[in-house]
Amino acid sequence: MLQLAFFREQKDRVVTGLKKRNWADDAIENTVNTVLSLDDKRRSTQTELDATLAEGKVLSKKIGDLMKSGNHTEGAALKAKVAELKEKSQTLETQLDEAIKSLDDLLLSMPNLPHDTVPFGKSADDNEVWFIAQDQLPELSADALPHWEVSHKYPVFDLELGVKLTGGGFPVFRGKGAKLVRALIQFFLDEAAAAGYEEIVPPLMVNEASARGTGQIPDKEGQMYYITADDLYMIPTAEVPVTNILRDVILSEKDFPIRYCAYSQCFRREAGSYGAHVRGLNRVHQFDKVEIVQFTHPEKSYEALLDMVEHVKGLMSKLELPYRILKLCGGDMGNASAMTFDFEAWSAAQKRWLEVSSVSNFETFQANRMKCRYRDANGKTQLVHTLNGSALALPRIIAALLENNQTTEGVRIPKALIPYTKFEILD
RNA sequence: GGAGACUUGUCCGAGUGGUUGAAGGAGCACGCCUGGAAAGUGUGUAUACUCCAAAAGGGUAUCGAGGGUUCGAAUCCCUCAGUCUCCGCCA
Repeated sequence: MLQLAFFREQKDRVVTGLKKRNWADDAIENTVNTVLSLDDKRRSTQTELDATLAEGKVLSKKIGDLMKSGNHTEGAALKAKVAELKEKSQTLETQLDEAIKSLDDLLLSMPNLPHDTVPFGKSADDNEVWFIAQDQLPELSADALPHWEVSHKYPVFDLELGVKLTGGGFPVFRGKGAKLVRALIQFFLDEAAAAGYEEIVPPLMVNEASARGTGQIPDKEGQMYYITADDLYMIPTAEVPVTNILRDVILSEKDFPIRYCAYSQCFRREAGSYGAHVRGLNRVHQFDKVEIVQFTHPEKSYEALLDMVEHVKGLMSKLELPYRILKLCGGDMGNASAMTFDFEAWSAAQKRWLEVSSVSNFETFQANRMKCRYRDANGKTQLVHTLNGSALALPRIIAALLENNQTTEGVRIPKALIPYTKFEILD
């Protein structure tokens, strides 16, 4: 959620940011003006309400004194006056609540402002290719199989079985495929631990406050599985529970940096997805992911972002996967992000780039929703910056491994993973 | 799931209708004391919104959450959530 102070003190920044989000000029002007006028309304109402309540408090005390000294006539007269004030304050309170609600709704529905260096653009086509790991992409022979066919040849995952047990998009990993899943998780967690991230095992369901804190609600409500009986959401990523660990917490500067990592299964409804791009493991409803999360001092967050990007680069190269990094344009970034780098692995048989990681700096956007703050040198509370990244999401990594590493004997396991899989060839 | 007890500030803990944002203690911060430390001692120690150009200083709200009764609620009533104990069920 954008800070109100931005609208009051840095209006230009808001306007530029929303332009980068491809908002129309008149929509921007409209929204900014609405925010400012709602804020004015809120403040003036608050002032009037406070004064009314203060007057009532003084009179109530007086009534008490009068009653004690036996002066019931005057006391009764004052009661009538207080009743009047009460009616007035109730009206004002309703108005105040309405103003706050409208303001909150508006602010909650607004995206974060992209960083100055984020490129303008409308869609994924406008993303900037920021880094390419290899000059040459690997060429497979003409009869190379897409991963879902590799998985028919060797037992890795079974989608039909998932349909039987649950429905489409719930793969069942088995045999060496299941071991590969477990190996990747273990490998990613070990790497994160070595980089100084504290490991968390989070709940897989969260309450509404948590979903709101990281920005899933109200923006991406339809993306989450929702348990109506208990009013809980299945997490779409460990980011949600892990970031909310510090919801409503005031840190001190010496607590920085805070690094958490977590393995979790992730649940996404992916409503409306269809076609060849969702075949096999390209897009599923339940998948495994190791997430890294950082809370930083506002001045250090971009340093931390690059640090996280380096961490993910290390994972990709240890997995020996060809990849590139995109710096997302304003039109393709998630609502909550101020800057996002997407990692894409080359899937050689599909001849496609598959997104395997997204590393973002949210600046104060999530912290403002969550009220995650720190006390600065002057003792003032300030919002922290939050960041997170996938390190990494498994299904597309497995897809790329199956396709890129297929041989006549089976699928070659990258060297760094062998200690975890305890086999060199998946066959 | 059933029955009961409970939920106050960083923590412990007082407080059953009227200057209670909240006694007392601990912790923490700064100072005094000390050769240094401990002990002792002094001061300070919530958050949000708001008024003021700003500072200083005001105001309002907050005693699990929300609502109600009352001139006035941490204190009374209702709803919800959570914690603990016993019973039931269970990996």
